[in-house]
Amino acid sequence: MKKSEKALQLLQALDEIYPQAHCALNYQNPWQLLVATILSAQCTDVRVNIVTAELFRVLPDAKAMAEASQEQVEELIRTTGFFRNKAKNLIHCAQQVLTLHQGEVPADLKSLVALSGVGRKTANVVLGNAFQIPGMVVDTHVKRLVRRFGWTKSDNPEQVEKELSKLLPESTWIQCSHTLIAHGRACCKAPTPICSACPVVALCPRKGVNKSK
DNA sequence: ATCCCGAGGG
DNA sequence: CCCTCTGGAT
Repeated sequence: MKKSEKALQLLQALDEIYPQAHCALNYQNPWQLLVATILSAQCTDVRVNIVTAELFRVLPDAKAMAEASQEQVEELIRTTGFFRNKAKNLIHCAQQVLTLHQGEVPADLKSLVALSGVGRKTANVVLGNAFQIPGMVVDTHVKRLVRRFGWTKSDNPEQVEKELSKLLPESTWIQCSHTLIAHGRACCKAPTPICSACPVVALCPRKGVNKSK
């Protein structure tokens, strides 16, 4: 069987085990998803949703965010961590969306990555979930799992994204990230995967490398 | 202690 | 390539 066929077989098995995998961030429009995704760095989605409930009430759109003070935004997002950097990026990002894109979040990778605080991971989350434009989201979970699966040997997120995009059909990209992340959280953890309870151990090249429980 | 759906700067 | 930024959860 070809490498891409094997990968697809494993992915389809995971899709059946995690059919409910989806973007767990709360948002009502592309701008709010962009904000929530920026806040999600090194923070759980549950915590982001707690913070954005109040944040979106006080500062509902890019215009309000662009006019807010650094101190106000810091206070609203403090518990998500990295709050100084995130506040600075959010305000600058909002100003860029207003001046460069007439207040609308752009729907292409190049424009998104040019925004303050937005890297390829965040850009692909917004493209896939707000605009239904396929993009491979390579975060820490996705990178760890696909390396364990032997789908790539690269440690560079952008290189991993490139190789995955070649290996998997475009139609799988959006859901695939959610599925891999769900499995990464539930089972294929860093640094010790729970191989004895893994539903796809038979399809994994490591075949249960972690023998402890 | 270690991890959480990273990005920017040196 | 490395470092820094940060609080919360377990």
